Amino acid sequence: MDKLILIDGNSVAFRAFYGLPLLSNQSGLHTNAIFGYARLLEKIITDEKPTHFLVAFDAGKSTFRHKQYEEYKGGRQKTPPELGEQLAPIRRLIDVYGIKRYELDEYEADDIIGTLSTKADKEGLETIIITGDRDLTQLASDHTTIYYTKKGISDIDRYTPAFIEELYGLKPEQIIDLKGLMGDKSDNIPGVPGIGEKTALKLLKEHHSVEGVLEHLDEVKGKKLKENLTEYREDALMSKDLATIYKEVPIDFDIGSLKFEQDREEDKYELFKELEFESLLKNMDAAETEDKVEFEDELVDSLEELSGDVSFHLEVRAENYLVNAPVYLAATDGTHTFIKPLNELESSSIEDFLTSRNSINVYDIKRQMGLLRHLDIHFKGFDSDIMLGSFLLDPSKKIIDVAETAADFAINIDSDDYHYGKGKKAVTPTGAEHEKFLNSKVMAIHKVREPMEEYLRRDEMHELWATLEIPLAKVLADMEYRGIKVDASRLEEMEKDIQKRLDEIESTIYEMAGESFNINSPKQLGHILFEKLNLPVIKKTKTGYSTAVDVLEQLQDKHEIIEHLLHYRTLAKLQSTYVIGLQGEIKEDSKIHTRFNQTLAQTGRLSSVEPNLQNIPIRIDEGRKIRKAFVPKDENHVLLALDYSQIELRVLAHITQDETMINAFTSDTDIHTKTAMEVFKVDKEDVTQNMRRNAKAVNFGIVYGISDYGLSQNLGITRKEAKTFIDNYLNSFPQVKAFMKSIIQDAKRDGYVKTMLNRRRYIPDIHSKNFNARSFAERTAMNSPIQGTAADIIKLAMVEYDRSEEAKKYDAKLLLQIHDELIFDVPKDEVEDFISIIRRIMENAIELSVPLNVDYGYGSDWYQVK
DNA sequence: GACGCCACGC
DNA sequence: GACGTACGTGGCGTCG
Repeated sequence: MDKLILIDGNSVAFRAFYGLPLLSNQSGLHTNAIFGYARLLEKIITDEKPTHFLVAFDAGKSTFRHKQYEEYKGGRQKTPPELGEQLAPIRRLIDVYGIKRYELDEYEADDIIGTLSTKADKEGLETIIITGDRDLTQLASDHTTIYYTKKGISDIDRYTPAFIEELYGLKPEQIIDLKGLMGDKSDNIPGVPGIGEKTALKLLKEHHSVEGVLEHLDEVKGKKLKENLTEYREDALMSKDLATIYKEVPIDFDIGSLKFEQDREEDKYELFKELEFESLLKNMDAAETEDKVEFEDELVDSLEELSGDVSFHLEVRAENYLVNAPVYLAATDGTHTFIKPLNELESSSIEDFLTSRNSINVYDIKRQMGLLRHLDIHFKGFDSDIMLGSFLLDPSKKIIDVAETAADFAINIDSDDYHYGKGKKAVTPTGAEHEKFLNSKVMAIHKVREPMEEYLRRDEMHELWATLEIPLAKVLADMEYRGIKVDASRLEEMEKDIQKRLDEIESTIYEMAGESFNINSPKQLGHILFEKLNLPVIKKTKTGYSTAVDVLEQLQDKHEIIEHLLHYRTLAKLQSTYVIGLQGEIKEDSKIHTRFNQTLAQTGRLSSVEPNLQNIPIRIDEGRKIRKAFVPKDENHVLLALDYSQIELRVLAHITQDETMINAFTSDTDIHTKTAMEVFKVDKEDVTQNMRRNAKAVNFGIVYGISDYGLSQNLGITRKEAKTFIDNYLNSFPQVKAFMKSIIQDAKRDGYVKTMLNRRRYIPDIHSKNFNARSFAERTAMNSPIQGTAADIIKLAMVEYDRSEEAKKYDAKLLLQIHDELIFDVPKDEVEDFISIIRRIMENAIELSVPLNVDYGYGSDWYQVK
């Protein structure tokens, strides 16, 4: 879960200053506050592991509160010069820690923090506010804790709502009432004379707020107290107002931009040196050296000196291994390691090495196979892949590089980003340092294998790893390398045609708008629609007016410009993403070679990049025509597409053993009609088109785990109606309802849910107190086993197809996988025979309580496949 | 370069 | 009753 730290910059500086004796460095700069600050930051970073971080400062002298009350913060003692000179270095310190800073004229740090913590609360982040000012405790909530630094800086009280309740018997939001009554000397807030903490708490216990107390003055005991409250009622109200943190500061950034990354270690080191922070420098040195493992392998001059099980690694910095050749080879058996630039090696020696090994472990088989192809080596013998293992152990962990995976096994090596640099700092390392890096990398790959396999066994996923994901990686490697042929001339033609139409629509739109503007800019379009043409605002986004399709559709009868905009949108998307985008992806061989990501989608699905061939248009004919550009290898071949019919719902029927649903699939009734019959309690003949449409949407919702809100959006109905649909659905399929309940229980008990093949997905938010986070977690728990099992099944089919001797008799080639669909290139004269083979493989990939049904179509291009 | 909006598929 | 609501990739505009 994301964790946001907000520091009240000034108050913490004060605390640090007064908490430590005066120190200074050789050049005479006082450093005690800076040092205290640094220690606090160190502690927070280690203990809390924040993902987002901000230090807010008070800006100038005047704030909106001074306008309300001139004496605000009056009488406050001046900042001592010994502290004043440390404020600028503190800002530098914050910068080198990679922490964002912010201040805004007219507002205090409190208000910035209040605005952000409220925002963070809504977005479901956990927030910690660090301050030396008790005022901020009013911000405590279920997700926001205030760390109040008492004397010095290491002594911290943690203000949660429960702590405040215990301390004062108040809710966090009543802190301002407390201040209203008792005032605050340090901020020169008057309060009511004669009222201190005790009296204020007593009054608030009975009347809850300043206003409550003032309304019930007659019930207040004590003559003087009553008099003072009457006389100073305005002061009380104003004091409360002054103490109230303003939560709507016009902040011009998102919490996302506060992402915390310690990426300035060198600058930090320099600053510590300058400030003479010896202990912190030592810490940094220690982190640098002690953490990094020293491997005790020995470099050898020949691959043949390696014996037993080995780990193998081809290195190239570039992401796309299909177009970039490897530059270095590293291989190890754990004691002997071989490292060489590839230009000093013969392909044949590498191939000999690979084919003579019993067991070869790598990080990312598919990538290694792709890189080997540059050396004309087609080797399929890898039998261990720690990247795939890491993904299975926890799919939510981002797969970044070897260092990231190895760190989970207490092996710390330099990350790729660190070694190669990022962005402008990118370097091309060579020589001994680079070889040392590669040595650590291949050793880390090697060392991780054994413990990882143990974890996989412990979690019952070793089989999934060894017999599904690893073989699949090899199938995918072949598909990526093979590519799919694209007829560029068809795209060029479409481009001209669409451009002409776009130009026409564009002039029409400009004419109707009365001016020209960038239609692709939601900002400019919003201005035209909602300010110039005064159309009603349906929806707003964080940054302005929403101009999304559903909004435009609602405006359709309000102005004729809308239909042109909608058409423009459709065509512009086709043109930029597909017609032009795809042309740029065609390689020398007239093919497009997508890459599949096997370790990204949480459910176990694949994804596809550069380009994404899993989202080529199909629903609208205009877009579907893009598919005409995808063609078989020659005129004697066809493209064949086979897709599982309703695979997720069949999986659901199997997992839940719901009789009604099993019957529907066994008797081959249309499942949406059947669902409508059950949900609306009507006979088959009486199912209207609308009923079926609604039933289909509910089924869709079940499969994708959408909420009642999502369903209401899909169907254009109210959330309440959507909820009724879902409730009726669950009552019609009682075993499904029971499953949904029990899977949530499973998730709570185990912390994860799993697919039929034991693929896990951890659901930490299932325990969240945040309704949103928890609801989402529950839907994830319900949906992941279904979608994940469907993903497992098609993967099984792909691996089974790859193994099938019978299928090998045909010259059919697997080209693409699109979640529930496989696309092949097949010789025309083999297609019917091949279909019967591949259908059997797909339909029998797994045995369920309902049949798996595979539909198919083939044609002379992808568009003709229907 | 990062982020937001929008749109495409399953 | 509020909350902000399937996943993924990519193009474009905007801002720094």
